[in-house]
Amino acid sequence: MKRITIKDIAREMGLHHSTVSRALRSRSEINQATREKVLKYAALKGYQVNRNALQLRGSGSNIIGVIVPNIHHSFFSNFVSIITRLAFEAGYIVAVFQSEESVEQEKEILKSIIQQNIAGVIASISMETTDTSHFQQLDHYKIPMVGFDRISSSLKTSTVELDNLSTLRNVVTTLHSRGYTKIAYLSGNPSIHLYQERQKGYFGGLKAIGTSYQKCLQLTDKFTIEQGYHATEKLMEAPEKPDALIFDSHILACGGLQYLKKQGDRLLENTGIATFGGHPWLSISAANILFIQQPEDQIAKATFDLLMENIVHPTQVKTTALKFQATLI
Amino acid sequence: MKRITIKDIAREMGLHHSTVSRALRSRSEINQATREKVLKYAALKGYQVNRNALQLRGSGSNIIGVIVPNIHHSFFSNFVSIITRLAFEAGYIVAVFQSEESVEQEKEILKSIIQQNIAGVIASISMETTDTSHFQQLDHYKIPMVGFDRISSSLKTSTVELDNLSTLRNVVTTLHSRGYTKIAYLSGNPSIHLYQERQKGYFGGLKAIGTSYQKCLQLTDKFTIEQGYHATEKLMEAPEKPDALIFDSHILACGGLQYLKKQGDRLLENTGIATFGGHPWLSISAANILFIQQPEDQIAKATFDLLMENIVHPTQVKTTALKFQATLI
DNA sequence: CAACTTTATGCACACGTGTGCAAAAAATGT
DNA sequence: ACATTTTTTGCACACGTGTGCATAAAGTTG
Repeated sequence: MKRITIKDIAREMGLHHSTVSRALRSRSEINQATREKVLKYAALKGYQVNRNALQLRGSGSNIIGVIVPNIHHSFFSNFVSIITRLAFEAGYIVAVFQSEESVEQEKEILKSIIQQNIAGVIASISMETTDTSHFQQLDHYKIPMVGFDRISSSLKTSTVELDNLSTLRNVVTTLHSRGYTKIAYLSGNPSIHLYQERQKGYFGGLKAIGTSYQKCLQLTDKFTIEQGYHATEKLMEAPEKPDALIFDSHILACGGLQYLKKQGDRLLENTGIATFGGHPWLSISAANILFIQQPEDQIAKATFDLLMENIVHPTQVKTTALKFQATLI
Repeated sequence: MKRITIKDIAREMGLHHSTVSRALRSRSEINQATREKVLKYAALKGYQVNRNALQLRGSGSNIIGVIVPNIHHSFFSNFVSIITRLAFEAGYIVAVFQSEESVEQEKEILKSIIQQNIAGVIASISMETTDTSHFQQLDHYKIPMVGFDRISSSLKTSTVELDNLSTLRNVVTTLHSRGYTKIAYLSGNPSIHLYQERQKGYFGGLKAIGTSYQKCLQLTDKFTIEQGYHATEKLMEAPEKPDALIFDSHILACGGLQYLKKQGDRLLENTGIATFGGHPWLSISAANILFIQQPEDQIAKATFDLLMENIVHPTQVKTTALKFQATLI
């Protein structure tokens, strides 16, 4: 059976398709009696509008593109989940794209986004991305974009992120107040703004507590459990080993804790741990963990609202930059 | 700046748009010289095809819809991640929909899917869904669908799932071989085929090891950590308490382990634990856990391949039902 | 009841693309 | 050089929808 169209209804009811269109859309300009008849008949036949025709004609698209490195990461999956819910409530659907930390993939994604006539984009850029010029195609097609989490100063879009600097600063001082003095940090690639800020915060925190010990490992590849394991191993076997570890991701933390557990000797219990994400899974571990909790709901909501603002009012391109505070628990 | 179209190129090159179209698509029927000229000019101008026009005209859609209860669950996020990757490689993009375990939401999603002219659907139905008739609209619009994980026998689509019966059976016998005799099971709503099968497997396993002890708690709501906590509490405070627990989800397991850890008295170490998912997060815990690992890659790949088969050859509607074996580690 | 105003419907077009068909151009054969 | 075949291009239409404009119908006023 073929799809039922506005023209089918028109023919079967002895009307013109424009009349049917008006009956379904406008509420003036149309006889109330025929309107109701059409609505009834359309409902009966299970008519559903063809969005492709709508979009082709010029009504905006209702697809929002979300670009994340990979959706199989609880921070991003949670984020996408919330965005998807908000979008659906607002009458939009969400197309997910995974850059897999590759610029080439990112370029392909943008091509696809343009071909699909996507209404707006929410993106967290890949680790590999230093040149962000491919995102600027969006400008040309007037597709609004909001960056979140992994943002770049070279892109002058609205952005939403954690206040990474002050967060790391607080983590260090909090660990210090719990009695730890040799605080090491497993971080990411400083070419990414986010990690750069966090590292600044880390060093700022160390300065604030007045310690000379510092150990910041910069992992430039994609985070894996193995990486966390080996990086922790490396840190703990160094001449002056730390008594507390800060992980930039629960994935790294997982590897790190595996190492500590394996070493035995109450190393797991006696080492201070702080990590982004991972709560509540890690809370079962014997370790005493300081969780750095991002307000993911707020971040997602703010990101979505900013994008909507840009979609609905495409004229004023005020680029807002929002920062949220993390909670340490 | 407006979007550049095939007509723009035609006008600017003094050709007819149909010629440009042929230059971009077909490789016969066109002078190679003009073809190259057009390709070059199109590349220069950054021409991107308008998929809405394509779809309207009748070329199939390139959007695949994936319906899951919620994407913020590692099993589903991993699944969607793999599907998204496979789809993108095949030239498709993925739209994600979350039923949130609600039939009403599911109905809205199907409406949206039909309006969008989606090429095919991959779905895991919601817990609330007993009547699956809303999925049958898809038949009417000739939109192929493949069910996975949460499937229903009333839907005669192709399906991909774990061999749940034999898996649970194996879990029970494995726990028994490790010395546990009083094996309890925290399961889901038996109105869902998946959980029904697992429960059959559980009882089958008990029978095989020849024990009379049986304790199967059926949780009908959405799984939460709190639920896992309280259900475990309830089980462990029962007159004849179990010495091993099987969890149907790592979310329940997390709550359960939290309870066991809190009780102290080496309860965590001495209780046998088996759970779906959650590896490797839970592996840091002191508990000795038997992980029930689904071959998610294979499941996703098989699901995607089946859908593709149905999209490419819409005529033969052979409904395949695939089952995969879990690994216990 | 005629003249005018309001309301309701039909007509035609546009959006961007691909394709069957016809016409034009080029190539081939005699 | 002309007839025939092949290649290349142009034309027109379709896909489903909404809207400006014209026309028809209905309602209002004097």
